Amino acid sequence: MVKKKRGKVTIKDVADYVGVHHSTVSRALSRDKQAKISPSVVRKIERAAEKLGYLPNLVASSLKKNRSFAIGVLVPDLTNPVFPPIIRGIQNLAESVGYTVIIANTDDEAEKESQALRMMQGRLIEGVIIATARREDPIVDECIEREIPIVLVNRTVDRSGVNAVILDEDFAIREVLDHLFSLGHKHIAHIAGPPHTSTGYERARTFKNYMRIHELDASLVVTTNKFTADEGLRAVRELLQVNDRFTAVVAASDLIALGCIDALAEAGRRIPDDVSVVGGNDIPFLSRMTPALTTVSIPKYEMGDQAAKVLMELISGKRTDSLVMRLQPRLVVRNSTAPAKS
Amino acid sequence: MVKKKRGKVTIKDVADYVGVHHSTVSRALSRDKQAKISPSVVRKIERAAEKLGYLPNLVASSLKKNRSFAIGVLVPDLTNPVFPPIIRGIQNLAESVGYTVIIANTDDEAEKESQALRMMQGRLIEGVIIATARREDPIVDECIEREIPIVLVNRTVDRSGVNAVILDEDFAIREVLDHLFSLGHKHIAHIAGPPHTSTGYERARTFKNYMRIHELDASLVVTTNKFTADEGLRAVRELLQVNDRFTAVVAASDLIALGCIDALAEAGRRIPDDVSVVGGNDIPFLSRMTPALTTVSIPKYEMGDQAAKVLMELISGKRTDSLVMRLQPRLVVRNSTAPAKS
DNA sequence: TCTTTTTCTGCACACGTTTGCGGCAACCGG
DNA sequence: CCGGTTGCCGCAAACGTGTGCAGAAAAAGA
Repeated sequence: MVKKKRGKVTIKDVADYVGVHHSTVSRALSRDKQAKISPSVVRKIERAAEKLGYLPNLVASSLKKNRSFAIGVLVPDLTNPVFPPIIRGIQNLAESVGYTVIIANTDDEAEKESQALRMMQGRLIEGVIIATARREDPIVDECIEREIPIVLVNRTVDRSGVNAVILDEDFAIREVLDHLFSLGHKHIAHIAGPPHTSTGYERARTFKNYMRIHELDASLVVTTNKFTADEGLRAVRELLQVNDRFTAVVAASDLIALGCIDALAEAGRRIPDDVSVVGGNDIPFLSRMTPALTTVSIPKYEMGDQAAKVLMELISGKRTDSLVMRLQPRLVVRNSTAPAKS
Repeated sequence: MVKKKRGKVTIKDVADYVGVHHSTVSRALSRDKQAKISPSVVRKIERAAEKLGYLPNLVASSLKKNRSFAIGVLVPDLTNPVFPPIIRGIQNLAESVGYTVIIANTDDEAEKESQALRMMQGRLIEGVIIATARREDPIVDECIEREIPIVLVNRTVDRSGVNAVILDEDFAIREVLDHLFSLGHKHIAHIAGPPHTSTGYERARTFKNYMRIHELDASLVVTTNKFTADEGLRAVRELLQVNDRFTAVVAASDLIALGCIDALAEAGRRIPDDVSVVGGNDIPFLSRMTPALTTVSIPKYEMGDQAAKVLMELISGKRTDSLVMRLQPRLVVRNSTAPAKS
């Protein structure tokens, strides 16, 4: 282990050690099919690199090749249990093809989003996966304008032509409602997610449509501003002021459902005896609460995995057309839903 | 908005636009106190940069300055709810001083750890925060040998001289035991964490010591291999084979506690009526399960924040001595503990 | 043996930025 | 009017790697 004075071992050091030009080392180390380096020299270089403890300088490489082998990911908040599995899906795939992922939390603030994007562009990321999209989103527009490969995950935008890996939200709500119908529920409320998000909007729309198809009252919809328990709490409190004859509430997300449950408990309603509650995205450990939350399970890891896969295809140029991939959610019936009180 | 052909705007483009040398632009844009650039030129350059949409190329800057303004973070698994708050603590502080953080999941596999470290070194990270430390950890040794600024978080190593932001584990266990003692428990079991981790080891050691001080049987200790529910399940099953006279079990972590609860339920023990259970790190939503888990709350966000703060001091050279910061955990009594059955 | 082709490796420049150095002008004091 | 100081800016060389080009050496063909 020869140690350079206080610094990294460069390609030149191993070149000097072997007695060749540093460009030869570069070619030998980057298994280039074009560049024919004699096997014996390659071997010598590899052994020297190993011996000297050479580590390729990704920064220099990025600068020269104008590729960073890095992608960016924008999430609202890492501590929201929905996102870690998505991120792992992204990371595992990205790492398997030699890419590094840079994660930024935006807290749903436009300023932080554009700041994060600037930072990522400065680091020459080759593409972004965005989990923070609003239905009209300047960040998404900016990426497209700057021709940064982009894939949306979980949420999408209204404009077309943007790659997205999302859920079949219609299917999710219909499954939930069919389940409630089968239990005899007729007065059903919906605590909707923020209408500026595709998930919040689509679920609310499907809720209303599907209720009307079954000739039921579709007016019991309260909108939240964020996918949080606090908002769910507030919404149900408001709802109870106006109408308290519902026997079931379908929440746009599990966190919102938690708030709903608290508000109903406040009002002395028992779950599921008096009111059934359904969540929306199956975050961990809620299967262990009492009553265990009935919810719709979404393939979080797979969403991340697929999104990363699509992004890699965009980056490599293997895909040029835009696509929207809709993954299938799955209703998970637990103990927070029960037959309607007659 | 003048657009360069298909590429980024560089410092040279704005230099040409203004009619100055690109080095002048560099100096003007990096508010350098030394470099005196006339205010009028600075203004012209700033306006031109804005107009052309110039974004500094961090990669080129990193190469030249041999500083990347990035740090690395090693965690076992992002989907373990302990880590996201720690990471947010790190990120928020790092971003506030202009640093980017690169996160790697290691799944507690040595191979992935060293692979991640190599990648990070290639990207010229200026320091690392490690949440994966084992008591004897080659990765930690390697960082020290290569003189990479390093801070451990949550777990530490046996060797001294390594910066660490950890918990007062002794205090945590004593609080838990005092609580159980006050409820009249005398036959207490401990489901210990992996003994190769400092947290697992220290808690088990303190458990035994403190039990002996109170002249109680300290032999009911079962060791797990990972901080998971599965391991907790397995451990308690084993324990029940050997001895089933305990009235309380203190788990090394909340996930382990979940496994304990399942095993006890399997054996027909009710919680807390028959057996009290205490968790170890207060992960979210477990306050909503039934019974709500009594546990010890740890300042996750603050641990991340402090670790990042220390790392920044190391990087800037403001701190040269090594330090171990021990943060205080806090016992949270909920419903999974009750007076011992007499 | 000489020419032609193939195989390999060195040379030098480039990527975008930073920075020591030196020079030109303007300014001040004498 | 001149020497010296100061303020401002251009020049060029780096940082470590990648790559087109050319040329030397070796192999092949005649």
